[in-house]
Amino acid sequence: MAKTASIPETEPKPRGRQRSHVCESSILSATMELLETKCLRDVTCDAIAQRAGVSKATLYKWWPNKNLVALDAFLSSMRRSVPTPDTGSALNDFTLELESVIRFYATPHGAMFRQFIAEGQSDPEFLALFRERFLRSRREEVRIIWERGVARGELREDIEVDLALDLIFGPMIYRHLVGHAPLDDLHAEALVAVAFRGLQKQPCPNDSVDPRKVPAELEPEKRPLAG
Amino acid sequence: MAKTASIPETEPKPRGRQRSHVCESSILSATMELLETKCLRDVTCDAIAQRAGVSKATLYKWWPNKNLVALDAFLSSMRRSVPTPDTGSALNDFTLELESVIRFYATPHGAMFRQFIAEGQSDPEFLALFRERFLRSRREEVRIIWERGVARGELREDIEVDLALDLIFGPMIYRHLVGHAPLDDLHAEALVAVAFRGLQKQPCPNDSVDPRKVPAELEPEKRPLAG
Amino acid sequence: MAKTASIPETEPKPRGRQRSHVCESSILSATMELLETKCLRDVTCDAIAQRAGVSKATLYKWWPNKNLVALDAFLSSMRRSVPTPDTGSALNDFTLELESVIRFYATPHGAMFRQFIAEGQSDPEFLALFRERFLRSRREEVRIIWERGVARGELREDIEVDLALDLIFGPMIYRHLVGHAPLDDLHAEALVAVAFRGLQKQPCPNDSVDPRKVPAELEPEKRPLAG
Amino acid sequence: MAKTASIPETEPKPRGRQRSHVCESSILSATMELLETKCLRDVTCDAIAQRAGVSKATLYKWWPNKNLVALDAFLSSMRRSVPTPDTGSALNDFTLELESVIRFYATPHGAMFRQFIAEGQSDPEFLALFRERFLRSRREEVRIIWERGVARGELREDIEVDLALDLIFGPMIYRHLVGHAPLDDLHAEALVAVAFRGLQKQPCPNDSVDPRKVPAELEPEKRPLAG
DNA sequence: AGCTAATCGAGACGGTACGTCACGTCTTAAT
DNA sequence: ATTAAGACGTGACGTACCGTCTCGATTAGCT
Repeated sequence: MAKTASIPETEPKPRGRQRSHVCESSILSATMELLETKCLRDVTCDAIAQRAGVSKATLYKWWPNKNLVALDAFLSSMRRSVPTPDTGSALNDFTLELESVIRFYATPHGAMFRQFIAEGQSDPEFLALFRERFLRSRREEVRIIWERGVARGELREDIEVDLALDLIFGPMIYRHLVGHAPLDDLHAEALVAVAFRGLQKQPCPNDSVDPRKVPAELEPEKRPLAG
Repeated sequence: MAKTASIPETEPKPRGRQRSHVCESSILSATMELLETKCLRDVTCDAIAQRAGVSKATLYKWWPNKNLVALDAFLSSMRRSVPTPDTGSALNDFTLELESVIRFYATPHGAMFRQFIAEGQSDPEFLALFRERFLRSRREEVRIIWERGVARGELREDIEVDLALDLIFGPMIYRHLVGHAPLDDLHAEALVAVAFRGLQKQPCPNDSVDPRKVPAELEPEKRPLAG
Repeated sequence: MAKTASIPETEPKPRGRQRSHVCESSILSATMELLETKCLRDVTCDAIAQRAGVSKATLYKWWPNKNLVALDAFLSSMRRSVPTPDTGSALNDFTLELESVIRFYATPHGAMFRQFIAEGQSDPEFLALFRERFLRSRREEVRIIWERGVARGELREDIEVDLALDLIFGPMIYRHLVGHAPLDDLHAEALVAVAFRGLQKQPCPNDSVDPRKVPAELEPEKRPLAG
Repeated sequence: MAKTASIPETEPKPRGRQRSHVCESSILSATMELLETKCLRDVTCDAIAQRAGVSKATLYKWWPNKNLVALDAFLSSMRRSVPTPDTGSALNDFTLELESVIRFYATPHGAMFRQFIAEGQSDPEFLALFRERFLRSRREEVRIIWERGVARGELREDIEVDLALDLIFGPMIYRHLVGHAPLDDLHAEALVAVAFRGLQKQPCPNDSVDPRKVPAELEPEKRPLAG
């Protein structure tokens, strides 16, 4: 677990030498600089410490490992909150937002995002932290777009927000992680457009519930495959 | 780059001692066994070799690193092809397929899938190989569902297949990689249902409406954020 | 090249954790212990490190290879200087000294001596170091015997010291390296006795000059052979 | 233990394919060629086999290890026996012989000689073989010089031959192995001269230096490896 | 002013895995 | 039966990064 990475200033100062702010910020910026060049996997704690002009012990004193250093560096360099678009149209807002996401992925920050997910696959605790500290707030913001749309009657209110958001952002992120198909503004538009047909209030005329005759469920021994 | 991992049997046998099938398969199965216990990151080549009763040199002779060993192990233990569902309804087929994917993710194979993507984030060459050797054939199969749907007139023919597939599977995979929301058959159904409203032929009446007054494009210096 | 193998103690201490004396000495003594059992060729760095309870990295940090570890171990366990004999007679002194050498060769140290020379045949740099760090000081000491003898008028002053020393010690060492003839105190005495007839001042009465008729120089294409 | 390295031709031919002479000689010459470049330690069996265009198995079929291959290569390329000098004077003969030895050490063969001794330090069996197969015959030849000298009354008959030979050749070889002092014809002369004062029947009062023309000194760069 | 913590730099250390190399054995098909 | 080709197990190599630790040196609040 990460200790307090941000320096609290309120409490009664403890005895002794105070924690150096210079120290913290130079570690964070050294980390960001290194991550411009190499991927998180290839950035070593030694390198961070050396570049920051800081001893490794200091680094380990405040962070348990380099992933969390990187996460803090990521967060602190993303502080400036971006206003979620509010054009009066949810379709519009999401399209703009999705284009933002795509542009984001082209930045070093985008690469970090992917690598956080990657690291998370072998460190669930870190993944949880990543979700809490970064993803949650992001989703809160786009959730607002959704809710405005619902309030305006543009969007179906019978759909879970999480499902809706995943439907909109999931394909992009999947594509970015795996790289099996191109990503640009055109694709963003197309994707939102199609997704919205499912999310918008105006129902398709014959959206009659499927009369599907479910065949005997897939025999269990048949090995399921990934999409 | 991986050398020939599978042993070809057709050509005129080369001089000298033949490559040992025992050797290869014991490496692969040792790898699978280890991956039941620990994640790919934590499985070492030493451990694989030892467990397989094989020398490390032999392992390195045929695979450049453990990721590719794991990929081969993964592939060879997935050989049994699963018939893609064909119920006569694309909606049905995709729902079934998606449920399969979800069940797949709960297996060790699913975990491997995620870790391949994770490893791919710091090894693009490997990611490419993963796409070619595994993902492509999977997508070919589900593409058939799509095309059948289009042929039957159930699905819009003006939508890129890749986009459609990502719309259906992307959200699931994203969710599984990040773990921010639950995954079960119910969600699968809901997801396909919603996605299908966008993909089906019968368009929503006023899908054409796009009165969006795009506000001045997001100022470029505003940092785009992830969804 | 070996870095400083001995730990200097005088200067102002450098920053940071100090080099561990325990570490160094346990490496050296582990090395000596292993060399009691097996020859230098068969002692591995892994074994030294393990026996010393030290990480291999630490070993490699201070020594470039096992030969230099062994040399240091050898030197530090030979620290006790052996008093060069001083009986008033050079003949006597050298005889005593030679017997010492022979006895020395029967010890593990003697075996190490031979193996240093052996290793030196494929590593000239190491051989040079061996000469500088060990042999030189040894020869300085016996050189004193020689010079005392010259001063006393017992020995010819027109003979190069190095030649004299090699005449006295070379045969022994050759014999020990190759093992073609026995070595004991008797042989030591005989050898010094004979050698001394050539080195002593008092010439034998009739030193009839050789009337040798030099044959034409050896035809160059005739291959010269070893003795 | 080395099997028969030389091919016997007398017996009734065994069944099957006959041993290839080409094979043997190409191994030997490949070995010699490689030893011109690198020291015995650094010549690998793989390299010998590859250069000889021969399989490693063939090599190991006839020799137990590369040292013995090298020894055979050495011997077979030294076949041409050199007539021991016979000038009528033992002093002269030994001086000539010693000069030969020194020249020999400057050749690749000389380097091999040293490396055989080096290898012998960790492989006593090999050392023994080296003594038997090479050294012994060499010593037999110089022993003849000694015995002629004794017969002629030039040399003391109360001295063990081995001791005499070691007194003459030991210093040179020691010097060559360790490289602590220079070696040239002048030193050879001086050394024999001094040694002879101890070995001759009537020791000579004035060691007048002989006026022989010293053969052009061997170019220094021809001295391979240590020493 | 001195005392007492806490922090910081430097960097040594044990541990573990890496990927490579040479050895000597073994297997196979061809000669 | 011998050969060329070459796969294989063994085991050491020297390197790299991890996270811990031990040193003084520095700094600041507290006595």
